[in-house]
Amino acid sequence: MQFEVDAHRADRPAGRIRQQNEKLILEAAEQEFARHGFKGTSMQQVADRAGLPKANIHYYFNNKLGLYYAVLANIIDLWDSTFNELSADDDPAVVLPRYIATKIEFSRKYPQASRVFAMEILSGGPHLSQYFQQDYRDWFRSRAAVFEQWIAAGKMKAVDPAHLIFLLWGATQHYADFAVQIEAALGQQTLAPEVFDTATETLTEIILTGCGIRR
Amino acid sequence: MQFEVDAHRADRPAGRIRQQNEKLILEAAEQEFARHGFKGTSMQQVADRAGLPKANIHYYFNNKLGLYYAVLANIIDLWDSTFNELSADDDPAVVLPRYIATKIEFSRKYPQASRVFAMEILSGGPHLSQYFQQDYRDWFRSRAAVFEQWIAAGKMKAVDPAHLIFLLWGATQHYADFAVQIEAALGQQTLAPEVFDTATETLTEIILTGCGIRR
DNA sequence: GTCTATATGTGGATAGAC
DNA sequence: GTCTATCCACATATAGAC
Repeated sequence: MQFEVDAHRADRPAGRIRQQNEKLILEAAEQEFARHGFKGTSMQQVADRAGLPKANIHYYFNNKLGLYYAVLANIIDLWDSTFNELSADDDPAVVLPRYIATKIEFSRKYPQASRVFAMEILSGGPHLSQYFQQDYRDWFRSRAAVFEQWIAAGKMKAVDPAHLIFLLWGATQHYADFAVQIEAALGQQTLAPEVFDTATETLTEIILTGCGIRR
Repeated sequence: MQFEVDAHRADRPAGRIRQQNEKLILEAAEQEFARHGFKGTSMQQVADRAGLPKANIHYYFNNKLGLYYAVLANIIDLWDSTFNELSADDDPAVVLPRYIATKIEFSRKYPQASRVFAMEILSGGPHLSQYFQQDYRDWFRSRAAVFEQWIAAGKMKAVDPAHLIFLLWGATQHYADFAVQIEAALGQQTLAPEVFDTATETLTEIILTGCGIRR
């Protein structure tokens, strides 16, 4: 799962100042893109948040699309790393709880990243077309195959692997993407750490029991 | 759970032509807001999709915000109706599968509505502040109380009710909001009806077993 | 009720002084 | 490398003819 993007970034030597400013801009851009999506975000907003003149954003990233791709690439890198760790040799009773905990931890630590990705998908994923290629389907099938082997080995009940994966994704990312609604429901201004802990416990309990891994 | 909005809509008599055009505009607006969010959507796009001149949109809905509130209000009406049907007297083994099926059916029939709501939440919910008031928290607690009574009555295992609700929401809405990713993973251009059927079965099986309602 | 024309602001992007 | 000034396209919104 690669996501080529450097073509859109300005091609200049990478000095100290450059690295520092790029980081500043990328963080500001992630915030803005998470709230307003690609079309809804203005370069001026990004510049204001980064504390730099608008022209500097264009100096470091050729254009708005280049900036957006750079933000997306960071997120995808972050994403793919975890899910590839599951293997058929593992015991699902050990690695599934770990996976759920990791995903919830992502929602806690990088909510903005999760939201940028969610916004892009909601928009129809026009900037992820090369990411969602045949390769992606193959990758997904190989991940689903792990669950099939666990089922064949009697390590878990025969549930549809694809939909189990969607359940894992949907339930965990919900804590980042819908944080505002959860905050309103629980009457908290920002989600307390315990919320994420209880979420992990509850999800783990229900899913592992539901898949016949625990009883 | 009320969501007052008529103040933002143009206040004129409701003739036949008006009703027809308003419906046309609201449907077009829902499509556009679902893809680009509030800030990212232009009145021109809405007008083009509705097949009307831009000025007519302003004639029927005073301004962009009024149009957006009208779209949001439709969605919220649709939303609240289902979840209120769960009651402590019911048998969760009967009504929970029905609730899951209804929510998945919503994702199938009204994906755009789900996405407009998701976009709004991702944006920080600035236009739902009056909806996410104290009332909302009280409403949520009363819904969670139903699960607590089921637990007290020995009808299900003691899982955290709030997080069970978030699981139900997150897992079901995922099929509308992340349809593009699911399509890519399954190698389908648009999700086949069987996908939603299998989703319902799999979710029902895992969650009911996970909650000790089935074994 | 409908639609053209337009007023006024903000969008992305760049030229060019420093 | 940095930032002001500016170009031009497009945004929301409205005036006013029909």
